[in-house]
Amino acid sequence: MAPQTRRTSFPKVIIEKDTDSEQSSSEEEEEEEGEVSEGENGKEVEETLDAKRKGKSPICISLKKVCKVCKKAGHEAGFKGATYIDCPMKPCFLCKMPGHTTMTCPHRVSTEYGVIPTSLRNSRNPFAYVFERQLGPTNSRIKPAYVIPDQWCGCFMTIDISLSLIVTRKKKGQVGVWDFGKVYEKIVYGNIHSCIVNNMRFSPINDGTVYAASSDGTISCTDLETGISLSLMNLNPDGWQGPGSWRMLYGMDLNKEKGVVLVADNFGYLYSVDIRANNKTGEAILIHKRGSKVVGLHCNPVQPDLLLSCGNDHYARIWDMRRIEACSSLYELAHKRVVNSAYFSPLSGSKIVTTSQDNRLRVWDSIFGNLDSPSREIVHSHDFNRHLTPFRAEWDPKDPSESLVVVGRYISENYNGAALHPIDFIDISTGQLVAEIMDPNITTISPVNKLHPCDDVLASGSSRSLFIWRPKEKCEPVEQKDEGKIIVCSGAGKKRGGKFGDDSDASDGDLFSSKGKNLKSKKSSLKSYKSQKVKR
DNA sequence: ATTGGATGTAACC
DNA sequence: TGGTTACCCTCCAA
Repeated sequence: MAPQTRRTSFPKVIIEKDTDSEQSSSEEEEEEEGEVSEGENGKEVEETLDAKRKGKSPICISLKKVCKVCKKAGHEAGFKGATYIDCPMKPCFLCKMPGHTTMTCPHRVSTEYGVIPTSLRNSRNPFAYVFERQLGPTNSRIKPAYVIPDQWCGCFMTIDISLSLIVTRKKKGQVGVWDFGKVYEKIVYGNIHSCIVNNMRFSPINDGTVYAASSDGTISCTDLETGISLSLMNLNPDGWQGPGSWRMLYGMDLNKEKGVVLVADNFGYLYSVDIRANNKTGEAILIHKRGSKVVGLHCNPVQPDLLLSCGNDHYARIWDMRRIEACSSLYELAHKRVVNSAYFSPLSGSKIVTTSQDNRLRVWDSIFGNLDSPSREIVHSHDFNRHLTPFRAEWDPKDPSESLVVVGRYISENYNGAALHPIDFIDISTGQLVAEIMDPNITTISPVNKLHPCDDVLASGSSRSLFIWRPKEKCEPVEQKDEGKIIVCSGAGKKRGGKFGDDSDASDGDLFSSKGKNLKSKKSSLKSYKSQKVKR
């Protein structure tokens, strides 16, 4: 018969089964069936088929249960519901040290394994702690002039918040203007940049003006009311000549005293543009390893001559603007991996906090002290995968002790079966987690967060949305003083040749007030991505 | 409705 | 050194 003829002419098929521990627990049974045909998910299907040697050598298909991560048998790693099981063969995902997993990591920030769970956890709105702290006795001190709200500015990758405005970016290139009091009305400006915006700052002089640095190699200055935008500099006047020459702007800050915009590109160079003359001043200066991205710039709030930069070469550097040239940094702050952000403290300007991809916040207590090594390293999960905007720890501008920092958390917490990513408030003087914010409706990661300069508001940019958080007691009355406040959603991000600069996460347009009624009318959209998450 | 590709960094070889 | 691959929670256009 035909079947027999064929059998003899093809190699024998051997199926290796998992003998030791195939007893699947009941909850993963449905997966078992489906996965036999797939190679990657937990079982390895291994075929040794040598087509040329017809017939004799057997085909071996192994159905042994192996770890998805290390491909070894005997254990499994990956998500089980909302909990991720680490591969014991890998270093701890959180602190990167071998010998234990995230679940048993001494730095684990969670109720069960927590390092230093706040006593206030779950008992009160975390905001109560955070904002109470600002209202405490020490807060009655008069704040230094340079942080009075009118003059405050500051920004971060995708969000900037001023007295009345928040700006965020989106990779597609829209700029949306939001009114705090009428959160559903949004004006969108879409043609300011042709690529994603990597940094934004409100003008220190005019609240309604925003500067932005983009992967299209330009700096824009936009009037948010009219949407009229000015291009201050273009590093790619000849257009796309290939990835080797296309320059993208990442780090940016404004230096009010000097009247310049400072920007840095993906090749390690710093540029300075005179705001009034709209001219590039001087030559580009190599401030980080040649060819490496400079992701952050920050001018010292007290001493305008001091500049802090950080980048992909694993360094943050402090510069004296009066004599800045390649290799002339005052200090080099070494990190183990890429430095996502580096900020001087907002009031005294004498502390530094950096966020690095080695899952550590680093704190230097005084720039006047020994800077050879950080005063403190705080393990915190903000390692990111390639599709996320890098996390950045941000100072609380209202904390006179300059010890409170807000930063999103990457690894999730199992919250009634849903994986939620809290936003952490950390006391950088002790490393203590003093508050964490999460909401079962918000299942996305929030890599970007910014506290309002004087109000009890946290703007939080997640992969899809901008959320506005307030303390509960402030949510009930719709305060008249909110009238006229604007939230702006901006950004850019048309890809060019698919070659560069398109962070796939960017905070974008949907805004949710924590007021219930506002949430309601957005419920459908909330639901849609909630379900998206849950089904994982 | 589902899915593949873009995307960045680092660790391999 | 370059090439390849892996990656823990995207997103979006095909």
